[in-house]
This record gives sequence, structure tokens and C-alpha cells, in this order.
Amino acid sequence: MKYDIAKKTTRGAKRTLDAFSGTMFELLSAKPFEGISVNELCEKSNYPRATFYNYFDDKYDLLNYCWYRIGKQIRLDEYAELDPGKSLYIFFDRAYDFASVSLATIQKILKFNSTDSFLLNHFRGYLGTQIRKIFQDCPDQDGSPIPYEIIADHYSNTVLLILGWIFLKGNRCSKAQAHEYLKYLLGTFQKN
Amino acid sequence: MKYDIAKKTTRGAKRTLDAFSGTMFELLSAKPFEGISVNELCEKSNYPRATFYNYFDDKYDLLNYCWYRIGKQIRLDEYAELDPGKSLYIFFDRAYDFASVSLATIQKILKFNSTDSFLLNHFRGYLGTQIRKIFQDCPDQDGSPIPYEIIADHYSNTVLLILGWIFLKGNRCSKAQAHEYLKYLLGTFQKN
DNA sequence: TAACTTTTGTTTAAATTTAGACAGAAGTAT
DNA sequence: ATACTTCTGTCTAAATTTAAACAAAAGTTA
Repeated sequence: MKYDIAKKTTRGAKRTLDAFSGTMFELLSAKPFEGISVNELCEKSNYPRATFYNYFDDKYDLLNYCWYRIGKQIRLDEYAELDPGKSLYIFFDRAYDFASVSLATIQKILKFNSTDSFLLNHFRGYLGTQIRKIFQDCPDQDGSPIPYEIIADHYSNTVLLILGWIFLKGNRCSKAQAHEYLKYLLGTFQKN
Repeated sequence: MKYDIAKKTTRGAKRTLDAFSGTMFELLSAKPFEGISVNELCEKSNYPRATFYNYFDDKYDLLNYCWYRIGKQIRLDEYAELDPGKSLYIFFDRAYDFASVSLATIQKILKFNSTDSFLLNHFRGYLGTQIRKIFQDCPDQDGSPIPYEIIADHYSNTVLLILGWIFLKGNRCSKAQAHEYLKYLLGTFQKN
């Protein structure tokens, strides 16, 4: 990414970032990621190519920013202060709510970018990394027989599994029921 | 208007004009025009005040541009080549279609800007002028007992009357029925 | 293969936007 | 009437965007 997200973004930068990522989501609802060109993104966003390259290295880089934008919406960065034992469920709930609201868009995107496509794997990768970060910040639990890092990975995998089952594979189920699934799959490790 | 619409607009200008006019329509759907400030327009549009004043003199000027934008959507400028006798009905149909599609927005705006408010009068004024222009371009009809300019004004008034009756006063009626109204009110003058 | 089109990523100087400050007007509250 | 807040319209120098051109890569067609 050529633009530094860390430093506070100016209004102009916000507009540009929003426009490009918004257009990317729009286009993903209409065609596979492979078929989207930087030219098209610029055309639809009403920005010249030079501006695109002021912000992003290429369309993959923009894709990353799209995931980052979703991450902000589910407040991926606000877990430091949460009870580690509960953060799993809190994260799950936020993701569940977001996916519920965005279901129409998700389904359109899936129509052109199937579950096992590059696009979804890319998203999985991003989200997995972020989830792992949440749990890695938690301290080692006393008396745990295996490294906490492994548990963090396992949490991440399991949460993604359930979310994918519900929203990508289309097996709608209530939040409460989903919690049951999570408890069942993670029961052996969880204290709470 | 500080920006010259006549010269072909750059992409950046198009973005800015679209953003501000779009925000204006949004705000009009939520509050009366009097209560909208330039600050608010800039805030919602994500542009600094300086940019607003790069393009517009004030919020009234922006309002004018909003009407201009609607004018483009109903192709107010494409009447030179049309049959003068029919242009009345062609214009009416375009306006009717546009209003039908935009009905939800119109109703929201009316909720905060009642039929006899400054806003609606301003719009009436703009549209009336444009309609008059269409008919003024038509040549004097042979043997007409009164100046064509008066007839143009009368056409403009009558079309606006019917449109207002249907879409502002809320008396929905079919396009065909509306044509009957028009024919009845203008029958004495019309040849076709 | 060869001709052709599209895409990519970079580069430039010119145009536009930008944050912030400014004084004066207008509105609100006490 | 006074203090307080918000709004307006203008002004800057610094930052960003812009159109256009470019060579090289990739994709398409015949």
C-alpha cells in the first residue's frame, strides 16, 4: 500500500479510498475479481489511473484495503480491552451481524466468485490473520498443555469455519445456535 | 455559479458537482432547505468549504445546479430537433417518467419542504424558464391571433400545473389520462 | 507467427484541492 | 444588551490530483 493508513487520513484521502473500495465491491457483485482491471476501477470511480497508483500498488492491494474496511466495520481493532475469554464470542457476534446485514451483497459476490476462488481465499487469509492477532494478545492460560499460539490459530479456524458454513455455504442458523456449535467444537479447551 | 458548466467538465469536477448536489438532495429529504448550511453540505460531502466555494456562490447556487442536474436527466436540452407540435407531450412524458421513478424522494422532500415553500417555488421557476425556452424556439404559427411567446408561457404553466397536480398534490393518474387533461386545457390552441 | 488491442505501472508540469485562519454577519441564550 | 456559538465568504501556501504520454507486458484474433 502506497498510502499510509496509520497516519490520520485527510478528507480527500478518505473520499478516494472510499470511492475505490466501494467501486471494487460494486464490480465484485457483477464479475469475477480476475476480470476487473485498474482501468475499469478508475473509470467507474471517476478517478484517473495516476490517483489509483497514488494509493495502491495494484488491484490486489486495493483488495486488501477492502478487507481492512470490513475489518473496521466489525471493529477488529477494539479487542485489547475485552475479556479474553469472551472476545471469541464478541468477535463472532459482530461478524455474524455484519454478514447478516451484507447478505445480499455477499450472495451477489459469490455468484461470480465461488467459495473456493482466489477472492474468498484472500479474504479468509486476511480475516484469519486478524482473528489470530486478537487471541495472540491474550496471555498464556496457566496450565495449558500446548502453546497458546496454537490455540489462537485453532480459534481462528473454527470461527471462520462456522461463519463460512452459515454465510458462504448458506446454512442459515440463529446466533444462539451458532454459539452452540462454537462451544461444542471448542469445548475441550474453553474454560468459560 | 463560479464553475463554468458549459466547458466540458473534468472528472474531478464531475465528482465534486455530483457529491455536492447528491448531498443536497439527501439533506432535502431530511430537513427544510432553510435549515441546511454550507458547513453541513461540506461535512456530509467530505469536502472542505474552500472547494464548495470553488464551484458555487452559495447554497442557492448549488440548488440551481440541482435543478440543472434534473434537467439533464429529463433531457431538457434535446428539443431542437423535435416536432414542435409534439414536443409538449414528449417533454411531459419525460418529466412524468422521471417523477414516477423519483417519487419516493419527492415525497420525502415534500415532507420537509411543503408545496408552497421557497424550495418548490424555486424549482417551479427554474423548470418554467426551461420549458418556455423549448417553446420559444418554435416558429410563430401562421394565423395565430396572439404572440407565440404568450402561448409558450401558457404551455409552460399548464404542463407544470398537471405535473404538480399529479406528483406534488398526490393525485396519481396514468400518463394517458394526463394527456387527456393537457389536450382539454390546451385544446383551443392546439392544432394537433 | 504476426498484427492488434488492452493493460500495467511510471513520469511530468499544470490544475485543483486542502487545512487553517480570518473578519464580519447572523442566530441563540441569559 | 451581553456573551456565546455558528455561519459565511475569502484568502493563502502546501499538498494532492490531473491529463497525457510512455514503454513494456499480457491478451486476443486471424
